[in-house]
Amino acid sequence: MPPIKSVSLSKTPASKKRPHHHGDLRVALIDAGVELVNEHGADALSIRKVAAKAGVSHAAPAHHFASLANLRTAVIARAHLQFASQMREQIKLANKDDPRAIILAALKGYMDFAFENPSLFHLMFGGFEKFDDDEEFTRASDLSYGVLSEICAPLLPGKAGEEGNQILVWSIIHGYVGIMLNRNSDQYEDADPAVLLELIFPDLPLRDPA
Amino acid sequence: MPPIKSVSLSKTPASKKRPHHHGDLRVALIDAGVELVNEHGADALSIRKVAAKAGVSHAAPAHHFASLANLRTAVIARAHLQFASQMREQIKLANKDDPRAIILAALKGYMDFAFENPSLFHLMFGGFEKFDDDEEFTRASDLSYGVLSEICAPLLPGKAGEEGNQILVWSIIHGYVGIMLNRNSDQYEDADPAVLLELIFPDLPLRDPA
DNA sequence: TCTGCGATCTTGACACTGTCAATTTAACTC
DNA sequence: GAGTTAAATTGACAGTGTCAAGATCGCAGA
Repeated sequence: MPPIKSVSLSKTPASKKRPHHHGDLRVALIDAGVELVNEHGADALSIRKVAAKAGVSHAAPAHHFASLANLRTAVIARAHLQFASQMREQIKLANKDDPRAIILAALKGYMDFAFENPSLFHLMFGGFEKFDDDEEFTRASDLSYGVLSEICAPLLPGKAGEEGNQILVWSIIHGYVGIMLNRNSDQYEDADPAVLLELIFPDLPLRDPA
Repeated sequence: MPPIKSVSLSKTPASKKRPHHHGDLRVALIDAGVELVNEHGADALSIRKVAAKAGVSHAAPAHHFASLANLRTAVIARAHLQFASQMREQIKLANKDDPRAIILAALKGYMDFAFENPSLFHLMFGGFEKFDDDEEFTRASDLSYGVLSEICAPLLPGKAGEEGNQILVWSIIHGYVGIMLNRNSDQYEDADPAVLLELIFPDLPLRDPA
């Protein structure tokens, strides 16, 4: 009995194409890439391995990613989605009327992501070649930096202006996490963004809620 | 006329060995590695390329570095030497009696190194596999962190203790530089550690010089 | 001086990588 | 249903890390 020829249901949104025998190779490859990085480190990301993991030939990815660097960029973009969403989840748990609690919540989401996905984190911020002109990447990373500017909005602009606050908050958490990840000690549990932030902003200088 | 047989001057410090026809292959390989990273990025570091650059066969490095990761570690160790020395040079230029100036000088050395050697910087802190048990690496990176604890020593221990101050200062500069390097914009010149530090420590809480 | 001998380097091979070209296959349009 | 295009395959190439075997140098002991 020959396989039912899928009958071209054509109920798929016209923009989507279902090529060959694979459902959505591009996202499958990115999925495989994220897994690879998480399990075996950033160096383990390879075109041939994601192809094998997705069950296609070694040259199949070429049609979706022009080069290994492009694949990296796509994986990083995906990571940014999870990164931003993890921060937003923590923010949801916080008291909406307490800007200080919101900042701390976001930083907790930041640290959780970094400590739970150190390899992905390194891939994102470890200096690999990225394509800033890539639309997908830009959109994804903008989500992350959007969280930052949002939580910093209630802060009173300091000597360095609004952007100064953002850089300051981002620097401190980014640098702290980088240090903690770099000493490959395993006691991440002492990491507490609240303590850290209290050191920077003994009392957070909030805007007048007018 | 046969080549003069080098006469075994034996004036070299007895601990040094001059094998085969190459003077000091190990350091030559590290030199080549630093060059490669500086010129073509962290990914360009390869055993065969450093071998070629040093004029030896592709398998020669194996006797000095058990694996590529070991070569990386050695290059990173070398980078730490330069890193620490660049900070110390700036410190020398500062007023010895002004702890605040000393901190700012060190941070200037930090930023100078990072912006002048972004690829090396990424290699050092970008999450590549390192061998912390490597004696050479430990000694070199201790030099860097030694500078940090030294410049932070005059600081009054805060809520998080002495180590808290070190982590705080290190985080802020580390994170800030990481951000600046990550946005591949080329205007690093607005980066000013003095402004940054002033944001963190409006007035540096120094110990009583008793 | 000669003879080992051990460290160092070379040659050759292997599996693996990214990337390209040519080919086959599937899916969609007319 | 035929033809066209996108997608995936096969095959090849240069380059990589790493291992095994052999060659070569420099030095210690006779």
